[in-house]
Amino acid sequence: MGRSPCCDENGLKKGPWTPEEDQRLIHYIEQHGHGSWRALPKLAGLNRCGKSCRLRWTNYLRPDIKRGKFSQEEEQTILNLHSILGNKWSAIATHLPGRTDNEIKNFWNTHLKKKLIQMGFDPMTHRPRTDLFSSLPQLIALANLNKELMMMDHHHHQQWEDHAAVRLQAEAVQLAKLQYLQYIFQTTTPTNTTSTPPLLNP
DNA sequence: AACACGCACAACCGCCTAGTG
DNA sequence: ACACTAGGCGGTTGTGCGTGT
Repeated sequence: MGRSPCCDENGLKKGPWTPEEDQRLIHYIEQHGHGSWRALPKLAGLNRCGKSCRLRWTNYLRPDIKRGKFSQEEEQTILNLHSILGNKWSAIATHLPGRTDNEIKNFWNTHLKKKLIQMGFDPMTHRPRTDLFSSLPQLIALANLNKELMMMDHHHHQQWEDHAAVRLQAEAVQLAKLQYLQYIFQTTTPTNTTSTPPLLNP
């Protein structure tokens, strides 16, 4: 329960990393591996706390990190997984090779969250808004999610053993179906031309 | 050209949890 | 069983950059 004392130590550098610090960290880890993060800064000659080193390495310096814009597929995956897992960024990141939880979290907060709000989603609960038109894109997304998860079951079956997640998924799909049917029956004149739901797959 | 504003993202903070003695 | 620690995670903040006025 105790707080890691490394962050409380005074005299350790904070803020942006310099190229020289990056080089030191990369060089050390390439030579020795990271081992104990707490011990690493001293061994590598860095005036940083271990936590800072770990973060810098895992979020930025790691050689297998994929940088650049998120693809449509990645965006779709994030949306779908978030609707099931919520803000479990590290869990979501395991499905996106080369992407870090921090990167996904940032992408969500700066892009996807706004996008969902615009489309009539509540980004936190993934519940549709009360008015049906604004919720339609979400219903379609949920139906989509069902499709995607069915595919995932083939490829990543072992990753979906969490029964709660599976149950949530089933419930979400049920809800989507019910509400979508409700929409179909209640609507006579489809007038919502403001936006084409980007989540709609062919 | 100068300033204000908003956005994107790197980095930090503090809490939680698994592991160990 | 308990105390303690390191590492991991999610939320939040700070900063640099681009764009609009």
